[in-house]
Amino acid sequence: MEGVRCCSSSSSHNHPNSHNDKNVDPRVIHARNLRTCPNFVDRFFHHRIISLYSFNSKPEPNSHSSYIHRSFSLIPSPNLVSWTSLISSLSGSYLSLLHFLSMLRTTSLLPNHRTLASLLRTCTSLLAFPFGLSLHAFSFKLSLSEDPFVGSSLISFYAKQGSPEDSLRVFYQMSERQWDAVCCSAAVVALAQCYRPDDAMDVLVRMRASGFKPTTQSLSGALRAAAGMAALEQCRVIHGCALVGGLDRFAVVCCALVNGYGKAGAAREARRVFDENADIMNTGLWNAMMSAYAQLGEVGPAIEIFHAMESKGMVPDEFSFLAILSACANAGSVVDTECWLMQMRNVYGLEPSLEHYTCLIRVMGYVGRFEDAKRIVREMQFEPDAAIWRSLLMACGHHGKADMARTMADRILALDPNDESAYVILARIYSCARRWDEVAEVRKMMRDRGVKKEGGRSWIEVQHEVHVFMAGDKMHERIQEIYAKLSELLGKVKNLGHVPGWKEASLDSDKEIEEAMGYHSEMLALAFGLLDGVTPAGKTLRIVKNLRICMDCHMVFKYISRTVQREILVRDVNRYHLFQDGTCSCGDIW
DNA sequence: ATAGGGTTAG
Repeated sequence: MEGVRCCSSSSSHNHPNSHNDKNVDPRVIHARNLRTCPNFVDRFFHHRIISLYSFNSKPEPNSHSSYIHRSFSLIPSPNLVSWTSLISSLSGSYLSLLHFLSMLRTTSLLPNHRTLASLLRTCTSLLAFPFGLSLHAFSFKLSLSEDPFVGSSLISFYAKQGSPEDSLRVFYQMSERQWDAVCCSAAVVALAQCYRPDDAMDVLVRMRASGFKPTTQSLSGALRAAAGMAALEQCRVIHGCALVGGLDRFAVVCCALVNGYGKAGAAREARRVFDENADIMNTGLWNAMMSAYAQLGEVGPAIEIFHAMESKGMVPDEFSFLAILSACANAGSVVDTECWLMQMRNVYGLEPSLEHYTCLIRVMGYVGRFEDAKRIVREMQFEPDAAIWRSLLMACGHHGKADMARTMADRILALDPNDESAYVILARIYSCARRWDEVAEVRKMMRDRGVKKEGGRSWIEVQHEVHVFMAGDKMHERIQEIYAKLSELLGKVKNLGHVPGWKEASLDSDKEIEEAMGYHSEMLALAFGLLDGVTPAGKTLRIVKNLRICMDCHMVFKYISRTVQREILVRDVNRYHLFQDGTCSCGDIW
């Protein structure tokens, strides 16, 4: 019986990155078990055989469901464990839900916490939201809704549905002594996935305060959250946790670390983690390193990693190509982007997806080849999505094509009339062209349709704390000093000859436009970072913004990087800007 | 004996 037990239990927690029995064909083990213990075919035996063929133990849904069904049908009188075993082995497939329904119909059994957890997991992966909601109600009726098994799967279920509030409600409705490492990890991951990085970090802190050791899942979730904030110091702290907890060699953690350092613009540190773990043959890890370079527009190193990957016998997947393509696109090289896209299909036999085409269309727009971009959109076999039109819309902005911009914005709005970015970018393009009537028209459209503009927000991380600033913020505890610093900085910039352009009038009222420059959130974050004692002299400032950085702020940042002799890294919604001694790495097109 | 949480792109 050892063979079955060994295979059905998860071994990944003891041995990072080992594949153990997971790659052994379950049929071999099944046959071995039948041979070695032919007399031992009771209910237990079948339960183990079922879990042996479990869908979960396979990287992709397998074709072993017939073995599972046969083993189940051999059980003389299936009890709740038999059913749960069947349901969980088929988790991720509709069959699992169907068997649950037939259990309810043909027996008087009620599900327990494990049954419900499996079912909820299935609903999560199938996006079967109504079914999941009724399972939540059912768990409540059975007084199981606060069980950690049910709770953890409910937390992920609601996260997948995009309702982090519901995830949090489930988490906090469980009493704290019901918490375990798994449901805390689920909450961290859920919040990170729903773009609520600060809440995710909170939960991680509470988890550690409650005495739970970090897990690979909670660390990778927290790293994902830190990556979302480009919080370099947080990444370092979590990296430390991983080292102390002995989790730093797990592929998922390495992958999340490389991604986190990469998103924080710290390519060197990402590379260090990668180099230390390059013996891990995990495509995700290698892809993460490539996309770290891609985001910084460093094509050379990205391609180098790609070739190293191949020489190790690893097979590049669609993510690898997405990384390479976005590296080429960010570097503005049409030829390379085309070449890699062609290779992807013709040499590697991978069919490019919409995202791959987006890279090509983006770079075409970037260099102003609009006709070619439109031809590609027409000829590809995908329906263009908002991201395609948005990248062309922004390209119209760079090349001053206000009329074409209108068409592109209309395309976005046809897909989603509430897409605020379309209105905002279009209005900006019109105001650059000084076509004020049309600016007013866009504003009116926005008002009439009740479209809300997302407020600009910027983050800066100092001393392991993330400070958030809103446009025109007055909330920060050192706000007086910040505004004083700001006027000092702007005074210096003026002396250098900078004239505020107001070219990019936003959709705010005119009075706000006058004030806007000094009060944009990234300016507040920058001024805060430059206050005495906040960051050591010479330290690179890292600011993250939820929108695109405006032209004025961009100009002012260039001047300030020179006057204060500091590197300033701004990650806006599109790309990185590294300001150094009066220049920006984006070459003033973004 | 049956169980819940995972990285890479945009």
